[in-house]
Amino acid sequence: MTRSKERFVPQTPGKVTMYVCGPTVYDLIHIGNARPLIFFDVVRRYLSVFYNVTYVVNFTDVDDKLIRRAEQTGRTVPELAEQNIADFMKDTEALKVSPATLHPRVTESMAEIISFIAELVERGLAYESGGDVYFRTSEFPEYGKLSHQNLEELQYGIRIGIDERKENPQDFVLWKAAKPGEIYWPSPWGEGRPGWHIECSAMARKYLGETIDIHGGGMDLVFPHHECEIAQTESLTGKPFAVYWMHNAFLNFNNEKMSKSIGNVVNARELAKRYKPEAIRMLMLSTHYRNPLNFSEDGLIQAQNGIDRVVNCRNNLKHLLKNVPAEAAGENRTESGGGSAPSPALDGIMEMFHAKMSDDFNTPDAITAVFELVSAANGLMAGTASDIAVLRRIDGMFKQMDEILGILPDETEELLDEEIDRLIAERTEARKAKNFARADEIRDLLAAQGILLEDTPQGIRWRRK
RNA sequence: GGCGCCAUAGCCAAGUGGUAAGGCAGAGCUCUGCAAAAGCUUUAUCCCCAGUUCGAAUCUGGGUGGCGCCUCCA
Repeated sequence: MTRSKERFVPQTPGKVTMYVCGPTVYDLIHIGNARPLIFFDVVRRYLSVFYNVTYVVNFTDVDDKLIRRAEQTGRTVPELAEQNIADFMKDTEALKVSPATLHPRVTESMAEIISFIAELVERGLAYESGGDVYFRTSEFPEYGKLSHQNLEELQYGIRIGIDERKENPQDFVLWKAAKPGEIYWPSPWGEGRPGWHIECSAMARKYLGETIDIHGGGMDLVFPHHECEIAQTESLTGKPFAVYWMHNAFLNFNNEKMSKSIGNVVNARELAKRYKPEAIRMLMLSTHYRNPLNFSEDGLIQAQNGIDRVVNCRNNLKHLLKNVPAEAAGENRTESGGGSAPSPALDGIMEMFHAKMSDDFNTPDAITAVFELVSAANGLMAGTASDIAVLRRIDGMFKQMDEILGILPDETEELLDEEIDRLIAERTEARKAKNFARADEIRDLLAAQGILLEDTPQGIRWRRK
Protein backbone atom coordinates (compact mmCIF):
# COMPACT_ATOMS: atom_id res chain seq x y z
CA MET A 1 0.00 0.00 0.00
CA THR A 2 2.80 2.37 0.87
CA ARG A 3 4.99 0.85 -1.80
CA SER A 4 7.72 0.32 0.69
CA LYS A 5 8.99 -2.38 2.92
CA GLU A 6 7.53 -2.44 6.38
CA ARG A 7 8.28 -4.30 9.53
CA PHE A 8 6.09 -7.32 9.81
CA VAL A 9 3.89 -7.54 12.87
CA PRO A 10 1.07 -10.04 12.81
CA GLN A 11 -2.29 -8.93 14.17
CA THR A 12 -2.42 -11.82 16.58
CA PRO A 13 0.91 -12.63 18.19
CA GLY A 14 2.22 -15.94 16.99
CA LYS A 15 -0.31 -16.28 14.18
CA VAL A 16 -0.27 -15.29 10.56
CA THR A 17 -3.06 -15.37 8.03
CA MET A 18 -2.06 -15.40 4.41
CA TYR A 19 -4.17 -15.37 1.27
CA VAL A 20 -2.78 -15.80 -2.22
CA CYS A 21 -4.96 -15.60 -5.29
CA GLY A 22 -4.99 -19.02 -6.84
CA PRO A 23 -5.51 -20.17 -10.38
CA THR A 24 -8.54 -20.24 -12.56
CA VAL A 25 -8.61 -23.92 -13.22
CA TYR A 26 -9.28 -24.06 -16.92
CA ASP A 27 -5.92 -25.47 -17.95
CA LEU A 28 -2.67 -26.95 -16.67
CA ILE A 29 -0.47 -24.55 -14.75
CA HIS A 30 2.48 -23.05 -16.60
CA ILE A 31 5.80 -21.86 -15.24
CA GLY A 32 4.45 -18.34 -14.94
CA ASN A 33 1.86 -19.64 -12.50
CA ALA A 34 4.61 -21.53 -10.77
CA ARG A 35 6.50 -18.42 -9.74
CA PRO A 36 4.04 -17.18 -7.13
CA LEU A 37 3.29 -20.73 -6.09
CA ILE A 38 6.94 -21.46 -5.38
CA PHE A 39 7.71 -18.05 -3.94
CA PHE A 40 4.77 -17.90 -1.57
CA ASP A 41 5.47 -21.49 -0.62
CA VAL A 42 8.84 -20.25 0.61
CA VAL A 43 7.23 -17.30 2.37
CA ARG A 44 4.90 -19.69 4.08
CA ARG A 45 7.69 -22.07 5.03
CA TYR A 46 9.79 -19.24 6.43
CA LEU A 47 7.00 -17.67 8.43
CA SER A 48 6.12 -21.10 9.75
CA VAL A 49 9.45 -21.16 11.55
CA PHE A 50 8.20 -18.35 13.75
CA TYR A 51 4.43 -18.35 13.49
CA ASN A 52 1.45 -20.56 13.19
CA VAL A 53 0.54 -19.84 9.58
CA THR A 54 -2.85 -20.30 7.98
CA TYR A 55 -2.29 -20.20 4.26
CA VAL A 56 -5.19 -20.02 1.84
CA VAL A 57 -5.00 -20.43 -1.92
CA ASN A 58 -8.32 -20.42 -3.68
CA PHE A 59 -9.45 -22.14 -6.84
CA THR A 60 -11.59 -20.19 -9.25
CA ASP A 61 -13.65 -23.09 -10.51
CA VAL A 62 -16.31 -21.20 -12.36
CA ASP A 63 -15.86 -18.23 -14.68
CA ASP A 64 -16.04 -17.24 -18.34
CA LYS A 65 -12.88 -19.03 -19.35
CA LEU A 66 -14.01 -22.26 -17.76
CA ILE A 67 -17.37 -22.00 -19.42
CA ARG A 68 -15.81 -21.38 -22.80
CA ARG A 69 -13.27 -24.16 -22.41
CA ALA A 70 -15.92 -26.57 -21.25
CA GLU A 71 -18.03 -25.78 -24.30
CA GLN A 72 -15.09 -26.32 -26.61
CA THR A 73 -14.17 -29.66 -25.12
CA GLY A 74 -17.67 -30.90 -24.63
CA ARG A 75 -17.35 -31.30 -20.92
CA THR A 76 -19.19 -29.72 -18.05
CA VAL A 77 -17.61 -26.96 -16.04
CA PRO A 78 -17.41 -29.08 -12.86
CA GLU A 79 -15.74 -31.93 -14.76
CA LEU A 80 -13.18 -29.59 -16.23
CA ALA A 81 -12.51 -27.90 -12.91
CA GLU A 82 -12.19 -31.18 -11.09
CA GLN A 83 -9.66 -32.45 -13.58
CA ASN A 84 -7.58 -29.29 -13.47
CA ILE A 85 -7.60 -29.08 -9.71
CA ALA A 86 -6.32 -32.64 -9.53
CA ASP A 87 -3.63 -31.73 -12.06
CA PHE A 88 -2.77 -28.61 -10.10
CA MET A 89 -2.22 -30.60 -6.94
CA LYS A 90 -0.10 -33.11 -8.79
CA ASP A 91 1.99 -30.50 -10.61
CA THR A 92 2.61 -28.32 -7.58
CA GLU A 93 3.60 -31.32 -5.52
CA ALA A 94 6.11 -32.17 -8.22
CA LEU A 95 7.60 -28.73 -7.63
CA LYS A 96 7.85 -29.46 -3.93
CA VAL A 97 5.15 -26.93 -3.14
CA SER A 98 3.18 -28.09 -0.13
CA PRO A 99 -0.59 -27.84 -0.27
CA ALA A 100 -1.98 -24.72 1.36
CA THR A 101 -3.75 -25.03 4.67
CA LEU A 102 -6.97 -24.58 2.74
CA HIS A 103 -7.86 -24.58 -0.95
CA PRO A 104 -11.38 -23.19 -1.00
CA ARG A 105 -13.39 -23.26 -4.20
CA VAL A 106 -15.76 -20.65 -5.47
CA THR A 107 -18.49 -23.20 -6.05
CA GLU A 108 -18.27 -24.33 -2.46
CA SER A 109 -18.46 -20.79 -1.12
CA MET A 110 -21.58 -19.73 -2.99
CA ALA A 111 -23.61 -19.01 0.14
CA GLU A 112 -20.94 -16.69 1.53
CA ILE A 113 -20.51 -14.95 -1.80
CA ILE A 114 -24.21 -14.33 -2.21
CA SER A 115 -24.65 -13.04 1.31
CA PHE A 116 -21.62 -10.80 0.85
CA ILE A 117 -23.19 -9.29 -2.25
CA ALA A 118 -26.54 -9.01 -0.52
CA GLU A 119 -24.97 -7.05 2.29
CA LEU A 120 -23.38 -4.70 -0.20
CA VAL A 121 -26.69 -4.18 -1.97
CA GLU A 122 -28.50 -3.58 1.30
CA ARG A 123 -26.07 -0.85 2.23
CA GLY A 124 -26.38 0.83 -1.11
CA LEU A 125 -22.84 -0.11 -2.06
CA ALA A 126 -24.00 -2.19 -4.97
CA TYR A 127 -26.90 -2.14 -7.36
CA GLU A 128 -28.72 -4.52 -9.62
CA SER A 129 -28.96 -3.80 -13.27
CA GLY A 130 -30.44 -6.17 -15.82
CA GLY A 131 -29.82 -9.31 -13.74
CA ASP A 132 -26.23 -8.30 -12.98
CA VAL A 133 -25.06 -6.74 -9.77
CA TYR A 134 -22.39 -4.06 -9.81
CA PHE A 135 -20.27 -2.49 -7.15
CA ARG A 136 -20.87 1.22 -6.86
CA THR A 137 -17.34 2.57 -6.81
CA SER A 138 -18.57 6.08 -6.14
CA GLU A 139 -19.41 4.83 -2.65
CA PHE A 140 -15.82 3.94 -1.98
CA PRO A 141 -13.72 7.09 -2.31
CA GLU A 142 -10.51 5.22 -1.69
CA TYR A 143 -10.92 3.14 -4.82
CA GLY A 144 -7.53 3.16 -6.50
CA LYS A 145 -5.43 3.52 -3.37
CA LEU A 146 -3.49 0.29 -3.76
CA SER A 147 -2.52 0.79 -7.36
CA HIS A 148 -2.26 4.57 -6.97
CA GLN A 149 -4.42 5.06 -9.98
CA ASN A 150 -5.85 8.40 -10.80
CA LEU A 151 -9.33 7.38 -11.78
CA GLU A 152 -9.91 10.34 -14.04
CA GLU A 153 -6.94 9.30 -16.13
CA LEU A 154 -7.77 5.66 -16.58
CA GLN A 155 -8.69 4.93 -20.11
CA TYR A 156 -11.87 3.04 -19.67
CA GLY A 157 -13.29 1.25 -22.55
CA ILE A 158 -10.08 1.23 -24.53
CA ARG A 159 -9.71 -2.51 -24.46
CA ILE A 160 -13.26 -3.56 -24.08
CA GLY A 161 -16.41 -1.65 -24.74
CA ILE A 162 -18.03 0.28 -21.94
CA ASP A 163 -20.96 -1.57 -20.53
CA GLU A 164 -24.04 0.59 -20.66
CA ARG A 165 -25.59 -1.29 -17.77
CA LYS A 166 -23.10 0.28 -15.39
CA GLU A 167 -23.81 3.57 -13.68
CA ASN A 168 -20.15 4.36 -13.93
CA PRO A 169 -17.59 2.72 -16.17
CA GLN A 170 -15.31 1.90 -13.26
CA ASP A 171 -18.00 -0.07 -11.45
CA PHE A 172 -17.31 -3.77 -11.55
CA VAL A 173 -19.50 -6.80 -11.62
CA LEU A 174 -20.29 -8.77 -8.48
CA TRP A 175 -22.90 -11.09 -9.93
CA LYS A 176 -23.31 -12.05 -13.53
CA ALA A 177 -26.64 -13.21 -14.93
CA ALA A 178 -26.38 -16.57 -16.66
CA LYS A 179 -26.90 -16.76 -20.38
CA PRO A 180 -29.04 -19.62 -21.62
CA GLY A 181 -27.24 -22.93 -21.21
CA GLU A 182 -24.61 -21.62 -18.82
CA ILE A 183 -24.00 -23.08 -15.42
CA TYR A 184 -25.80 -21.05 -12.76
CA TRP A 185 -26.70 -20.69 -9.12
CA PRO A 186 -29.89 -19.18 -7.82
CA SER A 187 -29.66 -15.81 -6.14
CA PRO A 188 -31.90 -12.93 -5.08
CA TRP A 189 -31.06 -11.33 -8.44
CA GLY A 190 -31.84 -14.35 -10.55
CA GLU A 191 -29.80 -17.20 -11.89
CA GLY A 192 -26.14 -16.46 -12.42
CA ARG A 193 -22.61 -16.74 -11.11
CA PRO A 194 -20.21 -14.60 -9.10
CA GLY A 195 -18.02 -11.97 -10.69
CA TRP A 196 -14.32 -12.54 -10.48
CA HIS A 197 -13.37 -10.19 -7.66
CA ILE A 198 -15.99 -11.01 -5.09
CA GLU A 199 -14.86 -14.58 -4.54
CA CYS A 200 -11.56 -13.62 -2.91
CA SER A 201 -13.22 -11.12 -0.60
CA ALA A 202 -15.84 -13.63 0.43
CA MET A 203 -13.50 -16.58 0.88
CA ALA A 204 -10.86 -14.57 2.70
CA ARG A 205 -13.50 -13.37 5.11
CA LYS A 206 -14.96 -16.83 5.51
CA TYR A 207 -11.68 -18.51 6.30
CA LEU A 208 -9.38 -15.80 7.61
CA GLY A 209 -11.56 -13.08 9.04
CA GLU A 210 -12.11 -9.48 8.09
CA THR A 211 -8.48 -8.42 8.01
CA ILE A 212 -5.81 -10.75 6.74
CA ASP A 213 -2.13 -10.30 7.51
CA ILE A 214 -0.65 -10.94 4.10
CA HIS A 215 -2.29 -10.88 0.73
CA GLY A 216 -0.23 -12.00 -2.21
CA GLY A 217 -0.46 -12.53 -5.91
CA GLY A 218 1.01 -11.53 -9.22
CA MET A 219 1.80 -7.96 -10.16
CA ASP A 220 -0.94 -7.95 -12.73
CA LEU A 221 -3.55 -8.47 -10.06
CA VAL A 222 -2.85 -5.17 -8.34
CA PHE A 223 -5.28 -3.46 -10.61
CA PRO A 224 -8.07 -4.06 -10.83
CA HIS A 225 -8.43 -7.34 -8.95
CA HIS A 226 -6.96 -6.42 -5.60
CA GLU A 227 -8.29 -2.91 -5.82
CA CYS A 228 -11.76 -4.36 -6.16
CA GLU A 229 -11.25 -6.78 -3.31
CA ILE A 230 -10.30 -3.86 -1.11
CA ALA A 231 -13.34 -1.89 -2.18
CA GLN A 232 -15.71 -4.76 -1.47
CA THR A 233 -14.33 -5.77 1.86
CA GLU A 234 -13.41 -2.42 3.29
CA SER A 235 -16.61 -0.66 2.36
CA LEU A 236 -18.45 -3.43 4.14
CA THR A 237 -16.29 -3.95 7.21
CA GLY A 238 -14.71 -0.55 7.60
CA LYS A 239 -11.48 -2.36 8.36
CA PRO A 240 -8.35 -2.83 6.27
CA PHE A 241 -8.65 -5.87 4.04
CA ALA A 242 -4.99 -6.80 4.31
CA VAL A 243 -2.17 -5.42 6.41
CA TYR A 244 0.60 -6.33 3.98
CA TRP A 245 0.48 -6.74 0.23
CA MET A 246 3.05 -8.70 -1.69
CA HIS A 247 3.14 -8.88 -5.46
CA ASN A 248 5.55 -10.93 -7.47
CA ALA A 249 6.88 -9.66 -10.78
CA PHE A 250 6.36 -11.52 -14.00
CA LEU A 251 8.44 -14.13 -15.60
CA ASN A 252 9.75 -14.12 -19.14
CA PHE A 253 10.83 -17.13 -21.10
CA ASN A 254 14.00 -16.67 -23.14
CA ASN A 255 13.58 -12.93 -22.71
CA GLU A 256 10.15 -13.01 -24.24
CA LYS A 257 6.89 -12.50 -22.53
CA MET A 258 5.12 -15.80 -22.27
CA SER A 259 1.90 -15.63 -24.11
CA LYS A 260 -0.37 -17.87 -25.99
CA SER A 261 -0.07 -15.76 -29.10
CA ILE A 262 3.71 -16.22 -29.23
CA GLY A 263 3.15 -19.85 -28.42
CA ASN A 264 5.92 -20.07 -25.87
CA VAL A 265 3.87 -21.02 -22.86
CA VAL A 266 5.67 -23.79 -21.05
CA ASN A 267 3.55 -25.81 -18.74
CA ALA A 268 4.98 -26.91 -15.47
CA ARG A 269 4.38 -30.56 -16.08
CA GLU A 270 6.39 -30.68 -19.26
CA LEU A 271 9.27 -28.80 -17.69
CA ALA A 272 9.31 -31.03 -14.66
CA LYS A 273 9.92 -33.98 -16.94
CA ARG A 274 13.17 -32.49 -18.14
CA TYR A 275 14.50 -30.68 -15.10
CA LYS A 276 14.56 -31.53 -11.47
CA PRO A 277 12.18 -29.63 -9.22
CA GLU A 278 15.16 -28.37 -7.26
CA ALA A 279 16.59 -26.71 -10.36
CA ILE A 280 13.27 -25.07 -11.14
CA ARG A 281 12.94 -23.79 -7.59
CA MET A 282 16.54 -22.65 -7.53
CA LEU A 283 16.06 -20.61 -10.67
CA MET A 284 12.79 -19.16 -9.41
CA LEU A 285 14.34 -18.13 -6.12
CA SER A 286 17.59 -16.83 -7.55
CA THR A 287 15.89 -13.57 -8.49
CA HIS A 288 14.16 -11.37 -5.95
CA TYR A 289 10.41 -11.80 -6.23
CA ARG A 290 9.74 -8.18 -7.10
CA ASN A 291 12.12 -8.25 -10.04
CA PRO A 292 11.27 -9.73 -13.38
CA LEU A 293 12.71 -13.16 -13.84
CA ASN A 294 13.99 -14.51 -17.10
CA PHE A 295 13.40 -18.20 -17.29
CA SER A 296 15.50 -20.17 -19.74
CA GLU A 297 16.93 -23.58 -20.32
CA ASP A 298 20.36 -22.14 -19.84
CA GLY A 299 19.32 -20.74 -16.51
CA LEU A 300 17.99 -24.12 -15.47
CA ILE A 301 21.29 -25.76 -16.31
CA GLN A 302 23.19 -23.14 -14.32
CA ALA A 303 20.82 -23.65 -11.43
CA GLN A 304 21.28 -27.40 -11.54
CA ASN A 305 25.06 -27.02 -11.60
CA GLY A 306 24.86 -24.81 -8.56
CA ILE A 307 22.74 -27.35 -6.75
CA ASP A 308 25.24 -30.04 -7.65
CA ARG A 309 27.91 -28.09 -5.83
CA VAL A 310 25.82 -28.02 -2.69
CA VAL A 311 24.82 -31.65 -3.03
CA ASN A 312 28.43 -32.76 -3.50
CA CYS A 313 29.41 -30.88 -0.42
CA ARG A 314 26.63 -32.39 1.56
CA ASN A 315 27.34 -35.92 0.40
CA ASN A 316 31.01 -35.49 1.15
CA LEU A 317 30.07 -34.31 4.59
CA LYS A 318 27.92 -37.35 5.17
CA HIS A 319 30.59 -39.65 3.88
CA LEU A 320 33.06 -38.16 6.28
CA LEU A 321 30.68 -38.34 9.22
CA LYS A 322 30.04 -41.98 8.50
CA ASN A 323 33.63 -43.00 8.01
CA VAL A 324 35.69 -40.98 10.43
CA PRO A 325 36.24 -43.05 13.54
CA ALA A 326 34.86 -41.41 16.61
CA GLU A 327 38.13 -41.36 18.47
CA ALA A 328 39.95 -39.73 15.57
CA ALA A 329 37.22 -37.17 15.32
CA GLY A 330 37.51 -36.31 18.94
CA GLU A 331 41.17 -35.51 18.62
CA ASN A 332 40.69 -32.20 17.01
CA ARG A 333 37.83 -31.07 19.10
CA THR A 334 39.92 -28.67 21.08
CA GLU A 335 42.63 -28.36 18.52
CA SER A 336 44.81 -25.33 18.82
CA GLY A 337 46.78 -24.66 15.67
CA GLY A 338 45.97 -25.51 12.08
CA GLY A 339 42.23 -25.34 12.00
CA SER A 340 40.26 -22.17 12.04
CA ALA A 341 37.70 -21.36 14.66
CA PRO A 342 34.63 -22.23 12.63
CA SER A 343 31.80 -21.63 15.02
CA PRO A 344 31.64 -17.85 14.85
CA ALA A 345 31.81 -18.08 11.07
CA LEU A 346 28.93 -20.54 11.06
CA ASP A 347 26.92 -18.30 13.33
CA GLY A 348 27.52 -15.49 10.90
CA ILE A 349 26.24 -17.54 7.98
CA MET A 350 23.07 -18.49 9.81
CA GLU A 351 22.55 -14.91 10.86
CA MET A 352 22.98 -13.76 7.32
CA PHE A 353 20.48 -16.31 6.11
CA HIS A 354 17.87 -15.08 8.54
CA ALA A 355 18.67 -11.44 8.04
CA LYS A 356 18.22 -11.78 4.30
CA MET A 357 15.05 -13.81 4.52
CA SER A 358 13.68 -11.31 6.99
CA ASP A 359 14.47 -8.47 4.65
CA ASP A 360 11.55 -8.84 2.29
CA PHE A 361 12.41 -12.43 1.47
CA ASN A 362 15.69 -11.83 -0.26
CA THR A 363 15.99 -15.38 -1.51
CA PRO A 364 18.98 -14.70 -3.79
CA ASP A 365 21.03 -13.65 -0.80
CA ALA A 366 19.67 -16.51 1.26
CA ILE A 367 20.99 -18.82 -1.43
CA THR A 368 24.32 -17.05 -1.16
CA ALA A 369 24.33 -17.99 2.51
CA VAL A 370 23.91 -21.62 1.47
CA PHE A 371 26.94 -21.32 -0.80
CA GLU A 372 28.96 -19.69 1.93
CA LEU A 373 28.18 -22.66 4.09
CA VAL A 374 29.42 -24.87 1.27
CA SER A 375 32.67 -22.94 1.18
CA ALA A 376 33.08 -23.16 4.92
CA ALA A 377 32.40 -26.88 4.89
CA ASN A 378 34.68 -27.59 1.97
CA GLY A 379 37.42 -25.58 3.62
CA LEU A 380 37.12 -27.63 6.76
CA MET A 381 37.00 -30.91 4.93
CA ALA A 382 40.01 -30.01 2.83
CA GLY A 383 41.98 -29.28 5.95
CA THR A 384 43.03 -31.84 8.47
CA ALA A 385 40.86 -30.60 11.26
CA SER A 386 37.57 -32.37 10.94
CA ASP A 387 35.83 -31.80 14.17
CA ILE A 388 32.89 -34.11 13.98
CA ALA A 389 30.69 -31.87 16.07
CA VAL A 390 31.27 -28.98 13.70
CA LEU A 391 30.56 -31.13 10.68
CA ARG A 392 27.33 -32.31 12.27
CA ARG A 393 26.38 -28.76 12.93
CA ILE A 394 27.00 -27.80 9.30
CA ASP A 395 24.88 -30.70 8.18
CA GLY A 396 22.11 -29.48 10.44
CA MET A 397 22.39 -25.98 9.03
CA PHE A 398 21.98 -27.25 5.49
CA LYS A 399 18.86 -29.01 6.60
CA GLN A 400 17.51 -25.94 8.34
CA MET A 401 18.05 -23.71 5.33
CA ASP A 402 16.64 -26.21 2.92
CA GLU A 403 13.49 -26.71 4.90
CA ILE A 404 12.73 -23.17 3.83
CA LEU A 405 14.10 -23.05 0.31
CA GLY A 406 13.51 -26.60 -0.83
CA ILE A 407 16.34 -26.56 -3.34
CA LEU A 408 18.13 -29.72 -2.27
CA PRO A 409 17.03 -33.21 -3.18
CA ASP A 410 15.72 -35.42 -0.43
CA GLU A 411 18.32 -37.50 1.24
CA THR A 412 17.82 -41.10 0.46
CA GLU A 413 20.16 -43.74 1.72
CA GLU A 414 20.46 -45.60 -1.48
CA LEU A 415 21.82 -49.10 -1.51
CA LEU A 416 23.71 -50.57 -4.37
CA ASP A 417 23.02 -54.00 -5.65
CA GLU A 418 25.38 -56.83 -4.79
CA GLU A 419 27.02 -56.98 -8.16
CA ILE A 420 28.09 -53.35 -7.97
CA ASP A 421 29.19 -53.74 -4.39
CA ARG A 422 31.32 -56.66 -5.44
CA LEU A 423 32.93 -54.68 -8.25
CA ILE A 424 33.78 -51.83 -5.92
CA ALA A 425 35.39 -54.24 -3.51
CA GLU A 426 37.31 -55.86 -6.32
CA ARG A 427 38.54 -52.49 -7.46
CA THR A 428 39.74 -51.65 -3.98
CA GLU A 429 41.75 -54.87 -3.96
CA ALA A 430 43.12 -54.15 -7.41
CA ARG A 431 44.27 -50.73 -6.32
CA LYS A 432 45.97 -52.17 -3.31
CA ALA A 433 47.78 -54.55 -5.59
CA LYS A 434 48.59 -51.61 -7.88
CA ASN A 435 46.68 -53.28 -10.66
CA PHE A 436 45.49 -49.92 -11.99
CA ALA A 437 44.43 -51.27 -15.33
CA ARG A 438 41.80 -53.45 -13.71
CA ALA A 439 40.84 -50.63 -11.34
CA ASP A 440 40.19 -48.25 -14.21
CA GLU A 441 38.35 -50.91 -16.10
CA ILE A 442 35.95 -51.30 -13.21
CA ARG A 443 35.54 -47.57 -12.88
CA ASP A 444 34.61 -47.34 -16.55
CA LEU A 445 32.25 -50.23 -16.19
CA LEU A 446 30.40 -48.52 -13.35
CA ALA A 447 30.53 -45.15 -15.05
CA ALA A 448 28.63 -46.70 -17.91
CA GLN A 449 25.91 -47.46 -15.38
CA GLY A 450 25.99 -43.90 -14.16
CA ILE A 451 27.97 -44.52 -11.03
CA LEU A 452 30.96 -42.33 -10.31
CA LEU A 453 33.60 -43.53 -7.92
CA GLU A 454 35.71 -41.15 -5.92
CA ASP A 455 38.71 -42.24 -3.89
CA THR A 456 39.12 -40.46 -0.61
CA PRO A 457 41.28 -40.94 2.45
CA GLN A 458 38.17 -42.28 4.13
CA GLY A 459 37.52 -44.89 1.49
CA ILE A 460 35.50 -45.11 -1.69
CA ARG A 461 32.76 -42.61 -2.19
CA TRP A 462 30.27 -43.11 -4.98
CA ARG A 463 27.44 -41.14 -6.44
CA ARG A 464 25.07 -41.30 -9.32
CA LYS A 465 25.62 -39.11 -12.30
C1' G B 1 -2.87 9.82 -21.92
C1' G B 2 -2.33 7.95 -16.56
C1' C B 3 0.26 4.66 -12.97
C1' G B 4 4.70 1.91 -12.47
C1' C B 5 9.11 -1.26 -13.24
C1' C B 6 13.96 -2.55 -15.20
C1' A B 7 19.29 -1.60 -17.29
C1' U B 8 25.61 -4.37 -12.69
C1' A B 9 31.36 -9.20 -15.74
C1' G B 10 30.51 -14.40 -21.22
C1' C B 11 25.69 -15.96 -18.50
C1' C B 12 22.44 -15.65 -13.87
C1' A B 13 22.22 -12.17 -9.87
C1' A B 14 22.74 -9.27 -4.83
C1' G B 15 24.06 -4.54 -3.16
C1' U B 16 20.64 1.19 -3.16
C1' G B 17 25.66 7.12 -0.22
C1' G B 18 31.73 5.07 1.69
C1' U B 19 34.93 2.89 -2.34
C1' A B 20 31.65 -3.74 -6.72
C1' A B 21 28.49 -10.35 -2.65
C1' G B 22 27.44 -15.10 -4.47
C1' G B 23 26.57 -18.80 -8.33
C1' C B 24 27.35 -20.82 -13.45
C1' A B 25 30.78 -21.03 -17.45
C1' G B 26 36.20 -20.30 -18.93
C1' A B 27 41.72 -20.29 -17.87
C1' G B 28 46.00 -21.70 -14.81
C1' C B 29 47.90 -24.26 -10.57
C1' U B 30 47.65 -27.86 -6.24
C1' C B 31 46.09 -32.55 -4.50
C1' U B 32 45.38 -37.67 -7.16
C1' G B 33 48.46 -44.10 -9.72
C1' C B 34 44.73 -41.89 -13.24
C1' A B 35 40.29 -39.48 -12.10
C1' A B 36 36.46 -37.15 -9.39
C1' A B 37 35.49 -33.94 -5.56
C1' A B 38 37.87 -29.98 -3.28
C1' G B 39 41.35 -25.90 -2.61
C1' C B 40 44.10 -21.64 -4.52
C1' U B 41 44.65 -17.90 -8.37
C1' U B 42 42.27 -15.26 -12.37
C1' U B 43 37.66 -12.23 -15.05
C1' A B 44 33.49 -5.38 -14.13
C1' U B 45 34.17 0.71 -11.88
C1' C B 46 27.90 -0.79 -12.38
C1' C B 47 23.53 1.98 -20.23
C1' C B 48 24.85 7.49 -21.53
C1' C B 49 25.16 12.81 -20.09
C1' A B 50 24.83 16.62 -16.41
C1' G B 51 24.28 17.80 -11.25
C1' U B 52 24.24 17.25 -5.55
C1' U B 53 28.18 15.43 -2.14
C1' C B 54 34.49 15.09 1.04
C1' G B 55 32.62 10.65 -1.39
C1' A B 56 27.40 7.74 -5.97
C1' A B 57 26.34 1.69 -9.11
C1' U B 58 23.49 3.74 -5.04
C1' C B 59 20.41 10.65 -4.60
C1' U B 60 18.46 14.58 -8.45
C1' G B 61 17.53 16.10 -13.59
C1' G B 62 17.82 14.79 -18.73
C1' G B 63 18.60 11.05 -22.41
C1' U B 64 18.74 5.92 -24.67
C1' G B 65 16.97 1.03 -24.60
C1' G B 66 13.68 -2.85 -22.64
C1' C B 67 8.97 -3.96 -20.00
C1' G B 68 4.24 -4.18 -17.10
C1' C B 69 -0.81 -2.46 -15.67
C1' C B 70 -5.16 0.76 -17.04
C1' U B 71 -11.45 -4.63 -16.08
C1' C B 72 -8.73 -12.26 -19.85
C1' C B 73 -3.87 -13.01 -17.51
C1' A B 74 0.63 -15.16 -11.96
